[in-house]
Amino acid sequence: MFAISLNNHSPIHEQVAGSIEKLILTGVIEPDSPLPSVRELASELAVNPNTIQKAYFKLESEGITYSVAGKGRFATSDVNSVKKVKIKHHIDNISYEANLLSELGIDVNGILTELEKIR
Amino acid sequence: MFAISLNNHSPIHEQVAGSIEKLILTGVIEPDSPLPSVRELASELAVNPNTIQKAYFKLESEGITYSVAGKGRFATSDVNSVKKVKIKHHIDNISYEANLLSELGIDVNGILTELEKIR
Amino acid sequence: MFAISLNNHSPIHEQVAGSIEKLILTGVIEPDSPLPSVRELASELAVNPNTIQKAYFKLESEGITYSVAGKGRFATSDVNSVKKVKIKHHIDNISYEANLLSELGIDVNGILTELEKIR
Amino acid sequence: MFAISLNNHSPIHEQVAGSIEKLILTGVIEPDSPLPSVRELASELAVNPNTIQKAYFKLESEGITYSVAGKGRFATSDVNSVKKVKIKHHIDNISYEANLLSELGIDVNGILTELEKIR
DNA sequence: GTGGTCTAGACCACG
DNA sequence: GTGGTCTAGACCACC
Repeated sequence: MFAISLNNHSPIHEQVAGSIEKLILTGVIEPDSPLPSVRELASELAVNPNTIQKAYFKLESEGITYSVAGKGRFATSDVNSVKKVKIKHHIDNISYEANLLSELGIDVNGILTELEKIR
Repeated sequence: MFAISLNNHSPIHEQVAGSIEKLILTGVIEPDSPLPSVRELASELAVNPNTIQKAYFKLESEGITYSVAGKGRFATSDVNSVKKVKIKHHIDNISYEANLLSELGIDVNGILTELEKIR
Repeated sequence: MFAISLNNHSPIHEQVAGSIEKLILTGVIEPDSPLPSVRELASELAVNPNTIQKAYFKLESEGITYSVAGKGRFATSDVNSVKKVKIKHHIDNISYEANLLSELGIDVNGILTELEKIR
Repeated sequence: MFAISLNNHSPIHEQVAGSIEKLILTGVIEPDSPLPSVRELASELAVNPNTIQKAYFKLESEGITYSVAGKGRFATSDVNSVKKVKIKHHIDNISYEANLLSELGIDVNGILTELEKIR
């Protein structure tokens, strides 16, 4: 499904959450389709089930997945609203980096007008 | 000189290093001019001297400052070469974020061509 | 008859019990009229028969339904006394939430006097 | 500071989070003042440190607290914006319960107009 | 000392 | 079987 790296500074649960989030937002995992169970994914990635649960919790608090006790965990049916939030986030990041560039004396007006087109 | 924020997830030594770096790269602190001593800056910011040490160590390892035994610590004389590295770093970051946007289905060609102009 | 939602944190047996309860209390299902059998309702809603059993058990313990051996399960003949209990329950809930609001510094006297009129 | 109940159906970490949240939103714990450390509170309440951390995580994700590695955990400096969210939540709950009452044939217009005054 | 991450177990409610 | 909660430990970065 995807791989995690242990010699990476970002915690495992973030790596897992990020990977699954990407699969859902890009449509590889379809809306309302089931995700691997906590135990299943834990054994596949050879990590502790608690670590997977922490990853799934983060996704759930962001509205990307939902869980049904005794049934399993599923991708959100409303991918688009989540996507919008994510897009805004990345645009903000670019805008932030562009500001740092401008502090270093670089002209970033071109970038900023491009961002406005997207926003 | 500058302020640090505790209600921020980035470690204090990174905030200190970042602030001093900015002052040097933007020319507020001039090349070859002396920096405040560890003890001085630590008491001014009301943080642990070890934290300042760590910040200065990072700046030195990046070539932004240099130290002279018995004299103190100074801003690099070659600001420009450091600046170039920094600019490249921010451009890479924007490029990275733009890729994430494009994974979400956003057209980022405008941004990328703007980046090419700068690079 | 009614629908259940899986993308909901409340257990299915509670959703089923709640839906049937509402149908009975609002008179859509008339007093002493028969309810669908466990197997029938389970297949209609595509859930496990055990889940329906649990829902019916809860309704019976609350006096909303009664069962006759060999005949089936029926809506209570005395809807009104059940209704009063439910009304009291909701008023208590509102009163509880109003208290929380008042703890946050909101004036809820208007709401409380309205509740007294109903009670 | 406060007590938790083990023979309660709500999980311990929710009880802890709820109690602390209340203390902060009502001003008993002042903005930017330190909260008990994970280990300290865990031993005081005789529960596992992980359980306390889960409670603190919830508060942090809701913007009610913030943490500084190596320094401790603090109440948010902006209590009001959190408070507004909470107030809206309770008003929504009352509105929801009022709808259930109206489904049972009770006139709830008085309550709803009172809610409008607050909103 | 602090918070953050992770492991290896256990027990519960739900279906 | 599933997710949710909890315990009892360990190790790390930060200050």
